Amino acid sequence: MSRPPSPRPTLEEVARRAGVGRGTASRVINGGERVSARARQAVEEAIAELGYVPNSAARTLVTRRTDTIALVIAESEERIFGEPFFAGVVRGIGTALSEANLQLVLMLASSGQRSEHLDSWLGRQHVDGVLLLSLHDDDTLPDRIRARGLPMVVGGQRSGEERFGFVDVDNRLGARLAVGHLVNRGRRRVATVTGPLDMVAGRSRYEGYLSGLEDAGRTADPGLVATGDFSQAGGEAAMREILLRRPDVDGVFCANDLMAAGALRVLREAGRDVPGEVSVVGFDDAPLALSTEPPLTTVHQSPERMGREMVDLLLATLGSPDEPQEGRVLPTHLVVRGSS
Amino acid sequence: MSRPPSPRPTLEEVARRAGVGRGTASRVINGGERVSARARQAVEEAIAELGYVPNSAARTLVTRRTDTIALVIAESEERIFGEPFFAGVVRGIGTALSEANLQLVLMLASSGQRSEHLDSWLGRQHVDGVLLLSLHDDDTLPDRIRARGLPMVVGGQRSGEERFGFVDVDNRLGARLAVGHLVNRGRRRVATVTGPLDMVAGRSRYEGYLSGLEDAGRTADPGLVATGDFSQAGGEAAMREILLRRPDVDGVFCANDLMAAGALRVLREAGRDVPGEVSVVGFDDAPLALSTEPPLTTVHQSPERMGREMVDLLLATLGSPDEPQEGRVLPTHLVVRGSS
DNA sequence: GTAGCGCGTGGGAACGCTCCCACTCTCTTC
DNA sequence: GAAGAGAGTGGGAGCGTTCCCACGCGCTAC
Repeated sequence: MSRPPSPRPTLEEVARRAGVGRGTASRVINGGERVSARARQAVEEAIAELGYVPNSAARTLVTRRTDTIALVIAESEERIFGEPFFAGVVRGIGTALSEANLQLVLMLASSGQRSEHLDSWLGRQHVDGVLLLSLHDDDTLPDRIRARGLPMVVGGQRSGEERFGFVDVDNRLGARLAVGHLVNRGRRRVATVTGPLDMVAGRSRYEGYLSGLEDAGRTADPGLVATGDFSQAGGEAAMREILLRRPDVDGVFCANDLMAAGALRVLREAGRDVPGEVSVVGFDDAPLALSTEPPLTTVHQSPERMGREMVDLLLATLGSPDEPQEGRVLPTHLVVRGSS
Repeated sequence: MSRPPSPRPTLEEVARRAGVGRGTASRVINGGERVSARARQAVEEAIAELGYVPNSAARTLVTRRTDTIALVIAESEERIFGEPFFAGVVRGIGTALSEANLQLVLMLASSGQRSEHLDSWLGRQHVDGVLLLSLHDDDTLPDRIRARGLPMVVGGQRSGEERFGFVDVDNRLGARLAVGHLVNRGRRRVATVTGPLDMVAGRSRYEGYLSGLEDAGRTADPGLVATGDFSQAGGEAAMREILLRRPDVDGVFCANDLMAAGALRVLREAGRDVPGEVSVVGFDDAPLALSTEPPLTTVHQSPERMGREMVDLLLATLGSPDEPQEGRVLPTHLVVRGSS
């Protein structure tokens, strides 16, 4: 029941039991080149009998690798666990890392209080690299990680000065496509419910909205712009505001699907027919977009793919640390459904 | 730019620069008992100048501690990132661990494919203990972790045979209170929308429903029971089913708030007045309960508290590994709002 | 003046692994 | 039959810590 009878077996004991040297046992465990079939079998049996598990601290001490990658999400628990977006990214990352035989650890950098902890933990070479999912502008975390000399890839944020490797979705183009679609549907007064403008996703989708209008030779009307916070309640409030200011609105581009769902609800309550009188377009192509009434026309993006690309880029960085950091921008496309 | 100029400084170098021995430098870093003020200052300066960071692999190798705790969540990414419940638990755990100067790493045990990976990673003494959030019955993960000899606390699941330490909410009593409340309100035909019955939370809330009826001297009517999956859509479907089978239903206990929100929606569509004709009670007291129409009467539980208790129990286990494992059951209470 | 105490200190040993070099043996080649 | 190549092997060195023991020093107590 207690410890004494079974102090974890060491490689030395495995070797002794198998009747070989430590070196040979080690070779069997790692890849197993240049080992006779006989020795290999003896070692494998000894491992099984003793229930041997390599001590990774000892291994890391000499190899300087940990075979572990951290995913740091710099958001509040509430947002992390409220956004299906993260689920997709995490799944993509998890799959890709597991194919590369790397272990994922997820760290939340929510409260400021814990951030020094996180910092120093990352600094102690617990991980070989960091994937960062940060959507706010003012965050100094990327620079702090960088300063530790850890390979890193940032997701969901295009680094202006290309300081880091990054993977991002083409938010601008996506939004522009959405607005173009509304214009093509003959909508004259196209409003937008934006996301928070201190997040890259919020800002660049708004910029896309502006350039979409520009494409059509129009200029933005401030009365048709309301700021939301990516939540359904925020979308409802913003939609109400727009209806109040410009009751003649006939098209709405919402910066995500959740806000679009809120907008649909408010429009219905206000007695507007969608898509008869007003067209609504969202962004994300979240599962939710299929269950709204009517189903939501939206800009498709793939969080899962984003996760995979982040891993891919990080692995490339690990392979050749001195290459300059690349950036990847993933495509988006419009999915037309009943709301437009 | 590249590595050569700054290979991480070691403790040895810090000591040399401070003009002290390795032992003294080590003492300064850990707690710092029995060190003269002069030596301490010299060491601290050297650390700052060199930017020294202790190598945790080397430290772990000798201390056999990692100061890291894993939280394993055995659910699909979709559920994890869809349930606000997890957000609360993670926040509670995060806060409590950070107070104890321990680092949290989160691991998702979603797809079966990755589970061996997870297993062996945990076995390699990367962490000192494991917190497990598992809501399914058939999971062998607890036993596998146990077999590795890792201290562990399970949350959200009462281990029948008390094999593991656990922390759980008193689901049964909570549900019983809810049903008692409906009975007291004069409801004669009290239905329930259950959660999945292969999850402890789903099953014990259903059992609580049954004993609530028993308290009132009634027996359950199978026509008044429908099974949901803890999602809003599932709640809607189950409610429709009940309305179809028993149009005279006048009270509904839903096993969580999300399903209750779905039930409310269906009842409204069916033209039933809540709480005039039908009373509805949920479970969780999630933020959502405040924003339904009418606001939801519900059984309050605190995921954050559950997280904190899990940590507390794990720390106790780490302190005295040979004590038998305790279990803790957290209280719940009813919050009466407009829906009943 | 000597014995004793305890604080502050330095450095050897050990943690469990991988890397690498040196060694043996077998087989080929001229 | 001698020389060379190469496969398979054993074990020393070293990774960067912490732990612990032994040592020196300045006190106090007799």
